[in-house]
Amino acid sequence: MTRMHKEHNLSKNQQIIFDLIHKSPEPLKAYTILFSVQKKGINAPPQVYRALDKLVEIGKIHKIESKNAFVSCKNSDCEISKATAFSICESCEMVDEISDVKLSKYLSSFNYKKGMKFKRFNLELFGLCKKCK
Amino acid sequence: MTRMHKEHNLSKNQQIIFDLIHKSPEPLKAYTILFSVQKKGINAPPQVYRALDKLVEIGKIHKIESKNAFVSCKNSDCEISKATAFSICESCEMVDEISDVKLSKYLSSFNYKKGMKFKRFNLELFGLCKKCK
DNA sequence: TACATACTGTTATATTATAACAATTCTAAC
DNA sequence: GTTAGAATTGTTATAATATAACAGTATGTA
Repeated sequence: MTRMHKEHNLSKNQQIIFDLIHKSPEPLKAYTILFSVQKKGINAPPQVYRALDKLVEIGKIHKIESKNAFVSCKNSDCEISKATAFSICESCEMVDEISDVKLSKYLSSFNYKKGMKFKRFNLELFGLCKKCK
Repeated sequence: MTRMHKEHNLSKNQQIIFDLIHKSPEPLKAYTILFSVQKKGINAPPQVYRALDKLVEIGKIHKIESKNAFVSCKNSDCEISKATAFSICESCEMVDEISDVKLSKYLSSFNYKKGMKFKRFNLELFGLCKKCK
């Protein structure tokens, strides 16, 4: 009877965890998420990691590798999840996804020594944001 | 006589761990390193992580964030350790540091919404290497 | 010498992530 | 509707990655 949520095709746990990440102003870590959703019946790490894995796979969220944290994709059901770029403030830890078509095209078409063709990239740019400058 | 860069004389543990990473054809993980150097008297994680932190700081090695592993810098005492790019094979896990002046300049001068000036970036490009294609 | 700084050694613990297995629910074909 | 495969869930245990805290040792330099 439990219908999938209408908004997206997410399962119950996936929806709970996506909602949490989506409304967070900052990247969330797996165990922060776990702690937050225990009142909703998600009790163990594998439940969180499985949902995170799936959400990353379908492009609803991205992992910020340098932080081991997750942000929701801001590019409408991310069609470019294989080409991600983030702006990261070294002071306040704010993370912002960069949607720059030129940048994306430049990197997607980047050929290294003609020896390798790239299918995917992740770029993390660090600096100080407006507020922290 | 003014020197561009301070020559860093590595300490004993730093040298042991750098040598190991430097001669490795592939990225090494912290605990792989730990097990390898136990015969040389390095017994505990903090000793490894401290050396790794320092080597990263001075640009002798880089961390591959998507792998939690370390490679030695191939750009002679890395002058561009704040501007790193890596080519990563998704099949054989081979990692190669990319030294591309145009790419480096392009990304270093990249301005996002004019709101943030970047001091550092890390780019990881994924695909299949020659051998694995 | 004396002082500051960096490095080392050590124990314990925190944080991040996965293995393994059983049960349930969803979906699509019949 | 039945049913079988796939996906998801719940659970316990453990692996893998990383740091805190503190005491001692070496090294540079004034």
